[in-house]
Amino acid sequence: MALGVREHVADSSRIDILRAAASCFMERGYTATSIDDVARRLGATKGRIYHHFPSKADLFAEVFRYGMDINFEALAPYRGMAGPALVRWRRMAKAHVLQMIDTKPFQRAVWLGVEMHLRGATTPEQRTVFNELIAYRDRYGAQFRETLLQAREEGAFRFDSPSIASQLMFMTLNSPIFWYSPRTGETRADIEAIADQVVDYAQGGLCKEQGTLK
Amino acid sequence: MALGVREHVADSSRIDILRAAASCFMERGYTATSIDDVARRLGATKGRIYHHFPSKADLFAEVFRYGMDINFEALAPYRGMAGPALVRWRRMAKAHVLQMIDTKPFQRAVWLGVEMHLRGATTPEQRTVFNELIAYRDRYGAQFRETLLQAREEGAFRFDSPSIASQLMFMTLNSPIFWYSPRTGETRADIEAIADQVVDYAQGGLCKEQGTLK
DNA sequence: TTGACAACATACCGGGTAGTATGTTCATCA
DNA sequence: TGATGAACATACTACCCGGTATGTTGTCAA
Repeated sequence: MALGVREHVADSSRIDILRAAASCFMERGYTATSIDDVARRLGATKGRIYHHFPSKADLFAEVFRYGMDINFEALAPYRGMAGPALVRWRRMAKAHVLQMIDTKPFQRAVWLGVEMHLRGATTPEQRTVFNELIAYRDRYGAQFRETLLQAREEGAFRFDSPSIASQLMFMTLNSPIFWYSPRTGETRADIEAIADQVVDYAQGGLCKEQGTLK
Repeated sequence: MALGVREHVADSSRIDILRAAASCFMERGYTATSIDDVARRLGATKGRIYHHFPSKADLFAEVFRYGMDINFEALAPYRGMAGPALVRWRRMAKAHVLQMIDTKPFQRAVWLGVEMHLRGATTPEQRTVFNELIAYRDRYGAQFRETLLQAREEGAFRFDSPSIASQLMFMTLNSPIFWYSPRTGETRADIEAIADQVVDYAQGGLCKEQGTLK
């Protein structure tokens, strides 16, 4: 506690690095991003980064972890929420979409991390760290899948394969990280309207009724 | 014509390189893929690749172009198709999804190319080549958007922002390039069933009617 | 005041990679 | 049949990047 100020300064510096790294990873991908790139964005040099993170892979992992941390926080208010599953699902979905918009660089990094893990582009040691992060991410996804199945039982959703439905749903809810970019003079209400459109689309897709047109 | 055989052999070798390159780009991304990686996958050396393509960027561009070429071919049967726009849309959408599944490596490369272009990760000279390819891809997307708007006029679809609707639709229809992978013993009918689920989801999302639940 | 340490910056090294320059082989054609 | 060039393989270079080893500076506790 006596060193509270010092620690706070150090933590702030760490988070600045994470933010810069997330933006770089978003703009150029993992491999194409050099440590010097991240340092340059900070107006600093490699020394600063390697003082806080042992390696590039570790830096990336921390960006991933931070991104998932704030995702869990955004979803926390709806854990164990009473009432119809569909209502809870809508609240969760909108919170998720807004999160994608508000913290795009970190969410792109999470996406990158999942991709890298799927194609096994990691060394055996990094593998254990990655496995933990992927498990972390799966726990997050499980909250949605659970609500999804519950809503189906309550008759609000009707889909065949839960796994495909889940993939399509996440694809929709995550998609703003690829196509959203802020407009000049955009208000918070505008952003919420976009989020609502995304959630509506997903909801419509999850209670398909047609399919009779061959 | 006298050299038809020779040309055919050369073309075949070229396409083999394109296929290997597409797979490598899919598995490791653009930057992390080395020319030696592609050569190794072919059981060859760099010489073979640089004999057919002047640079790594050009190789990638040709993979992109080939991917779009076969996309246009897959959609050709439905150009100017008569009848309701919704029916045409469903045919086009299903053809697109099947194409994503059948030629995944090339489609992932196209995705990569669009991402690279969006973040301007190209040299000025490559820029003109890329601009052409992106325009090529936009022409492809325009076929869908046109049908989309027509279907809305006919009352089959109802969405607010055409641009967001288009983004969400393509996100859905493209998504198999990220999550689909062939199962052992999978029949063509199984694949078509998956494609139908994807198309149904997109259709449901495009004619949302709810949204009254806040 | 002083030593000690955190928080960086600077200088450097080794491995990997895009691209090139130069063989080598084999089919084709005059 | 000999020459020519396509279709590669081999050998090499220059450069970039991850990582390390070593300064330098400001701050805080004693």
